[in-house]
Amino acid sequence: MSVATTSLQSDQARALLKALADPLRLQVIEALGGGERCVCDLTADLGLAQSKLSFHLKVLKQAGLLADRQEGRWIYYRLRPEALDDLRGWLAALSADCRNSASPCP
Amino acid sequence: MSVATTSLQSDQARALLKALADPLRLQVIEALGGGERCVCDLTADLGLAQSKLSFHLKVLKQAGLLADRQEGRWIYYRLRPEALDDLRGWLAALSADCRNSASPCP
DNA sequence: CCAACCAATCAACTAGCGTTGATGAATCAG
DNA sequence: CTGATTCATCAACGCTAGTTGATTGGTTGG
Repeated sequence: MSVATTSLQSDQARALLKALADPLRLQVIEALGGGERCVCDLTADLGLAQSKLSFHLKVLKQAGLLADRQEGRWIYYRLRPEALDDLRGWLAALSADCRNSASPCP
Repeated sequence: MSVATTSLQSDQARALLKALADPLRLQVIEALGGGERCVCDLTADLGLAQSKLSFHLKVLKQAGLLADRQEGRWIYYRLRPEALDDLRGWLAALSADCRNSASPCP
């Protein structure tokens, strides 16, 4: 099973795409691509206002792309690879059957 | 060559994601998932105003997700599976190295 | 406790994106 | 040529999403 066999619903795919379709959020995603990070590190590395980063982390988390964990006063965020894999499966299903020719209009 | 071995640049991935992150455009993409269609068919099937559909087709085309072809006064649009495959490759690269634990903050 | 720190939340503001209706360009039929 | 059809483009509008700065909540150290 390992590989994503069940494709996402359109709505779920759309939620993931919408969450990813922002330059700052992509920076966050790529920063977390290397592993788990705490918020204070992310603000420093990306040079963002704290409230701004917090807003985008919330969006990404609600979309299911991130998971977080608290340790003392620090909060660590990490990527959820399952979400990315689900989206990949959805894209794969799309590109499967698009080679058909059109039924002529006239 | 055929399969996407080289991952996308962030900007290119972002352009694709942004183009996909709209409910109407996703409907268009999914309608074209079954094969090539002409604009008049799409407007009818999706129940959209003509200018609205035209706007979104333009966005999708500029992002590289669609290709079009003219035949008489009809214009047929089709999905470009390469674009979807590129995006899949980019997602795959992301989920590869995100299992690292954080470097503790304090 | 109290002060310092980290992060989330809130309200007010702004700007970009999509929508709408009308106009324009191109093709074809008669 | 003329009128009809198909699609693209345009300007004006409205709304949602992101930004900003301040405040609140929660945790730790002194």
